[in-house]
Amino acid sequence: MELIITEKDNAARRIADILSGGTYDSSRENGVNVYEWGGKRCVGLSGHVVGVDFPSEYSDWRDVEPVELIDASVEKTATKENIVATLRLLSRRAQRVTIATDYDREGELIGKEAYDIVRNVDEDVPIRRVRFSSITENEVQSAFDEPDELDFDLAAAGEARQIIDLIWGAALTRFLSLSAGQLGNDFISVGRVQSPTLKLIVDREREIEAFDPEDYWELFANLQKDETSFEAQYFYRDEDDNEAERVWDEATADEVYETLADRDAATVVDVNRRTRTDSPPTPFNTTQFIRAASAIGYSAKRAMSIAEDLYTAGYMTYPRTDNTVYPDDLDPEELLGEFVDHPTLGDSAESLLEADEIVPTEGDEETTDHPPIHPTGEIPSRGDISDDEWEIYELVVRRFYATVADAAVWEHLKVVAEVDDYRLKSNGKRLVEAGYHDVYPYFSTTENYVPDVDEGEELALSDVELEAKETQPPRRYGQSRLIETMEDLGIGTKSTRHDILEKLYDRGYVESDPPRPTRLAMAVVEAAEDYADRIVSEEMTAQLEADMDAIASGEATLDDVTDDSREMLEDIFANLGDSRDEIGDHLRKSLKDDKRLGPCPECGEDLLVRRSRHGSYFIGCDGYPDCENTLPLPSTGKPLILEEECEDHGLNEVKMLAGRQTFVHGCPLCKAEDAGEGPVLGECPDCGDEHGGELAVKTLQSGSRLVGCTRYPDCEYSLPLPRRGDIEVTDEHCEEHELPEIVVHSGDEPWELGCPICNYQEFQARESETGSDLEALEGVGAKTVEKLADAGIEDLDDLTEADPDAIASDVEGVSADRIRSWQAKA
DNA sequence: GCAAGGTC
Repeated sequence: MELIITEKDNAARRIADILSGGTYDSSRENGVNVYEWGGKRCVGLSGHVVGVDFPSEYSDWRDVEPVELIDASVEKTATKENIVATLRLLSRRAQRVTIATDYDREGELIGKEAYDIVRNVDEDVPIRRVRFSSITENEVQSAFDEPDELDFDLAAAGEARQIIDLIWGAALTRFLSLSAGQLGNDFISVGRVQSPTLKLIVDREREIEAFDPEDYWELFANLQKDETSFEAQYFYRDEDDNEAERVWDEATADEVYETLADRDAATVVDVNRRTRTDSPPTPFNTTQFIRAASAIGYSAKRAMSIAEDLYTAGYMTYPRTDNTVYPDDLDPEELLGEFVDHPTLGDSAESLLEADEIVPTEGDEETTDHPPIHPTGEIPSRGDISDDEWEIYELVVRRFYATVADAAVWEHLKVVAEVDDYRLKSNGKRLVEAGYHDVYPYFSTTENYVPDVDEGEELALSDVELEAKETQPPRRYGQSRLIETMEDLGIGTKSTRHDILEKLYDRGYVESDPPRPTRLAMAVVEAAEDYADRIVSEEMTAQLEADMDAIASGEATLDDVTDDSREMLEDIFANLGDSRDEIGDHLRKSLKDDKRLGPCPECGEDLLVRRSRHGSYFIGCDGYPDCENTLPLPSTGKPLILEEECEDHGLNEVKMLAGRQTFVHGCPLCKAEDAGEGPVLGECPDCGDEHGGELAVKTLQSGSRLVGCTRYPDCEYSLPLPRRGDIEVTDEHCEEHELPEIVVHSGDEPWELGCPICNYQEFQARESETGSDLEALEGVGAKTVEKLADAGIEDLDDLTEADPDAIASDVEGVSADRIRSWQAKA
């Protein structure tokens, strides 16, 4: 029996399909899929199934000096025990083992991990390695026809990275955490990738804080030919003979303004017309995909999570790739053909197929790991996936369209007109050939109309305006810009960059979007800059990459590289020794700064955002236990302290971050003072008859509102009200419940909530209509739930127990892969 | 309870 090992289940199944010609059987072993046919078995790992760590005697942070970790041994332990067990079991029965992990450095290391597990069971079984860059019939067949050996040097390069990352990360993380007394969940982390990324954000914030705005002026005017007028802007030649629009001196600006405003015509002195080719974009790699998704409103994390689902379901290729060159065996015409006749994606495909020749664009990066992200040709039905998933799917399809579409052509028209020595310019642009924009509507194609004019022509001049402006500080990095910058600097990988950003949020280093650093983040970066500059610089990765190349080519060994690295860290700890308290004090102070709202009205100490033992947030006084003053916070979301201060109390306002339900809570002290009963609406349906209770609009101390009985707590009848907006009680009454109708004013459109009882009943009805817990799964809509129910799958339990292939054949439009992905999530 | 890298 031959055992074939891949990096992931998906790859295992596709390879089994190719090599068996579709005749494989699948079974499960310890919860791991095994594909079997004609004397062969294929099993997929789940990336790394073993990980590096220190021996257990090093695990108590307080018992071990961080510096001791530098020379501690590093062990490998199984992290996916069921997979390791399955691998052991299958290798016992194997006469030959073939490692078919991804074709990149990390894939080689993952292959080496599998190799070690197999070797442990059987010292003699032949183990070989196959390499292919995409799982297609041709590539896989020829890889298996010409098997190779595992590259132990390349795997060792990856191992060196693991060891160095662990030692540096763990030793410095523990040092900072211990110095500030931050143990448990709130430890203070540093690492080779997260810290340089954090420094990018912190450096930008420093620029913003240090920014000193400068005044300047810009001048605009209208030019007119016949009936058409168009805007022109004043410009001059600066000392480098470049065109400049900003005037830095007010007297000059006034002088230009006076002259222009005084005149009613300008003479055309230059007309420049040129056409520009606007080439179609290159295929999606992970970073460019995240960037495009972010332009249509998806966070990096959300975009990747949706892409992962679409990949698992078989609708698009692997979402983690650096490659921007389609492989030779991608046939664009065939793939376009799959979309012909599709109700919304078909027209574009058909128009593209009309071209004489189809040549896809290529990016600069051609790698061996995976193809660029593109649709597979299996098309989801619109009702099978959520709106968000469809939007991302369509983006991927249309990007593929764009890469095989024609270039667009723009016509630019620049007109320069003169008034005395002053010049005005106007830039027009017109899209002459839409080209790829027709199939890829995500880029702006805004035109700017400037009429045809001739040199020497007189144009009417009017509406001269002088605008006083000031220079703006640089903008914060957005998430996708950060990921691009990380890629440019060579830090992190396609699979980890977005996770690293999430990590910065989790650690309390950044808040909000675009990410803004906390005082803690500033202090961590400062401490690292002072004592361990290497960990916050991208140089560490650059050096590591060079060292890994040396190991891979046999010029250095794993021990050479890790020993050097250990020595460097020893030096850092030697310098760090005496400064522990100083660093700790600074970190602690910054942590407090991040939680401070302002002075306590009762004792003058600081009011801080705190967390109760149950995990809920509240505001407490730093003077506790002497001062027991507290204020409540709403129960949904994570508090973010805003820069705005309340005029009455001098406290910072608070915003509650809760994804789409994020809202500004305001000053917690004002909220507490506003607490109490508002207008009475009518009789309480529960106790009105018997005890005379009445319903009133109430505001709780936490700021949330409801309609409740005036006899609370004797009567607990209550109805929900929205968190945001001003509540207006109208004169209209509900006939059934005799309560006034309510209108909520927030944003542009007032919301007519109506009678609070009717509103609540409608809400409950909606809840029960779509009551199946299957809907909790991402990408499962009401329609799919219905279809599944017809096939006898009514809830999550039914789903997990069912056979994916059987459901797939029963339920139209649901693939076995998607069911497997749901099962995994359930 | 440390990192970063795979993958789910």
